[in-house]
Amino acid sequence: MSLISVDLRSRTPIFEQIVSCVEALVLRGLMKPDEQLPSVRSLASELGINPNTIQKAYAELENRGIIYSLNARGSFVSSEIGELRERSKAQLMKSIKEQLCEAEKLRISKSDLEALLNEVWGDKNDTNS
Amino acid sequence: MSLISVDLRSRTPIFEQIVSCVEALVLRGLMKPDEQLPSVRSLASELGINPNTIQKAYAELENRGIIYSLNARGSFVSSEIGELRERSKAQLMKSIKEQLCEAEKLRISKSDLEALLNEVWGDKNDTNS
DNA sequence: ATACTGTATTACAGAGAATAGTACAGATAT
DNA sequence: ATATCTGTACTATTCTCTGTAATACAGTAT
Repeated sequence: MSLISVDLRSRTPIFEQIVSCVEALVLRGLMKPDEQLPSVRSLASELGINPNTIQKAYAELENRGIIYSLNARGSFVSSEIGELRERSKAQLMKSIKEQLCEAEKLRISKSDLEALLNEVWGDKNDTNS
Repeated sequence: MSLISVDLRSRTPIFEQIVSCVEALVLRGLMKPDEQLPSVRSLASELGINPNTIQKAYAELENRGIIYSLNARGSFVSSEIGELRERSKAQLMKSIKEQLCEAEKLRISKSDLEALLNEVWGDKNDTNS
């Protein structure tokens, strides 16, 4: 059984869900570089959807540099994902900043956000930087 | 000229942009309770789009309790927005929390987020709570 | 050889968004 | 009262996107 799942009742397109799902798995390190992905047909039958939808998702993932496909071999996680991870971190930081700006405009208190921060990170010390 | 604007080249539906835009204006307090909104037809001609699109957006806004419409009178910002603001605050907090969880999974350091927090709130003291 | 891989192509159906046009009823200003 | 503005309702049409369907081709592994 694969880690990839979709919600067929969601309004967001299936192929887009697959792209986001695989992207998250790769960026979080839950799928290792050069690890093989399920084939177009097997994943399609497993999820109960059309192979063309999987193909569309894989094509998009390859276009984003997250996976690479070898003809008649299969599809694999990119060998180099360090750069990709850095880029996605930057994008996430930008997105969070926008939401924080929105929060500030709604007059949410700074201490509320600090509490949220502590809640997510728990009591873990900051081992970075 | 109204505060409402849309990006016709965006992939997100025009009516949805209008809903989000008005919602933000109201929740941020940039439009006061009982303030009159531009009429369906005037806003349509101003933005260069079809009146039906505006009507669709206004109907959705009324459905959300953000505005109310009086037949032959016009559309107005809801008189009571306190409850709405609290609800939207809670939703934003939930959304931020999800993104913070994602950031934690990508191993973004806690101090980076704290820096972002200070950047947005500046040196302002927390006057709330 | 057989079965599996990715890839390409064409056609079709359905949903959603947006436009276009028209019409009705109520309120307002003159 | 007349003209004009308001919201509302309805139908039809066009366009795009999504997803399905049915093939077909070429390369790899066993």
